[in-house]
Amino acid sequence: MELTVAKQKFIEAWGKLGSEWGINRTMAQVHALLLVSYEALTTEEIMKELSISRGNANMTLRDLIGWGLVEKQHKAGERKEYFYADKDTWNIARQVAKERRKRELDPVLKILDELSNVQGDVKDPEFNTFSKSVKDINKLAKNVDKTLDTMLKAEESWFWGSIFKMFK
Amino acid sequence: MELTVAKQKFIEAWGKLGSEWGINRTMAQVHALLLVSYEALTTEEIMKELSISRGNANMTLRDLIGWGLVEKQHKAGERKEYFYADKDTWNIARQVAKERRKRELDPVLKILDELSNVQGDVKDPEFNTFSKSVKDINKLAKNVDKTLDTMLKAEESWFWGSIFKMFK
DNA sequence: CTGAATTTTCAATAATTACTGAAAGTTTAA
DNA sequence: TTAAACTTTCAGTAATTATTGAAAATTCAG
Repeated sequence: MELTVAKQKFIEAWGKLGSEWGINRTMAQVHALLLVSYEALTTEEIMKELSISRGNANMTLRDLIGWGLVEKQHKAGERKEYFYADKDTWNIARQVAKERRKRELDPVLKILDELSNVQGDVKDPEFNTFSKSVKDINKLAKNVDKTLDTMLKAEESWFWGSIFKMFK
Repeated sequence: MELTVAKQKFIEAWGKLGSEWGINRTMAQVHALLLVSYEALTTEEIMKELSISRGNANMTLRDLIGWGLVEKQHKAGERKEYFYADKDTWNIARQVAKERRKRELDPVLKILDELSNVQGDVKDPEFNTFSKSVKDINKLAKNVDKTLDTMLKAEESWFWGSIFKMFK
């Protein structure tokens, strides 16, 4: 397979995976493109490579920067901005986990905590079912939260080392 | 807070979380409704509770059954079908992990394996960047895959027990 | 300053995804 | 059988989400 074709396949696959996990397809594709690019790219180059508009490229890049996955670079004597993606997959995974936890898990945990404290008639099976489900999900969500916390603080080798011990 | 209001909040929160993670909002809401219902519900009841159409309810329920999260029940002497959700959060988590792995992670792993084997000019930094990124992501994805595998086989207590050892 | 290069914004539009509702299909009690 | 009860399907439509492109804003070399 030729490098150009391979890159395209990678960009396509990454875009698809992203869209299945609630990440805008274009954003995932721009990220993928930068991941496999040795040099930082200009907006112009990204637009051309992925056939997207200037506006789209600009907003997508801003989002990627907001997610901590991409950074701007400036080259001496040039007006144009260049964009470069962190290539360390462990950093990428942590960054994504961190952002999604903040944006999505935290708000849900807050609501679950509230709902865990709803009082009601312990003789009412409807109340008991509600109460138990909410408390169980809350517990699970908190476990996930703690695990993410460990992951965010961990060195890659230490984290996966710990995971692997589970297999023995 | 009243039980009815609390249920609504729960359904809303679960629906939002689902939609942020690539699961159709209605599907997540129907699941949430069944999770907090003591008794199995009919299509009619679900339609009314969530203000959705018969067609939508029917397709959503079929999907939930396909995900292994809901099952049909029949009551003696009744024509209607009743729907009941497994309330065990560990089962739910495993079921979701299992399905998403099969539907999304596996296909990507297949592509990454292919792309990991792309040959090229080791003097070309573009090729090297591509190759390294793909291989690194492949490695990460495989780690995730193995972890999911363990999780799928695990008893809840054993799994979280192992996770918690990471903290000490 | 000036104005060309570049980036940003956002209303309009396109593309995608989800939902409805009525018709067709199926099941079962009598 | 028959027909009422119930379920399924899917073309049409609605709602949501993503993208464009051109105008406005910004930047900076001269």
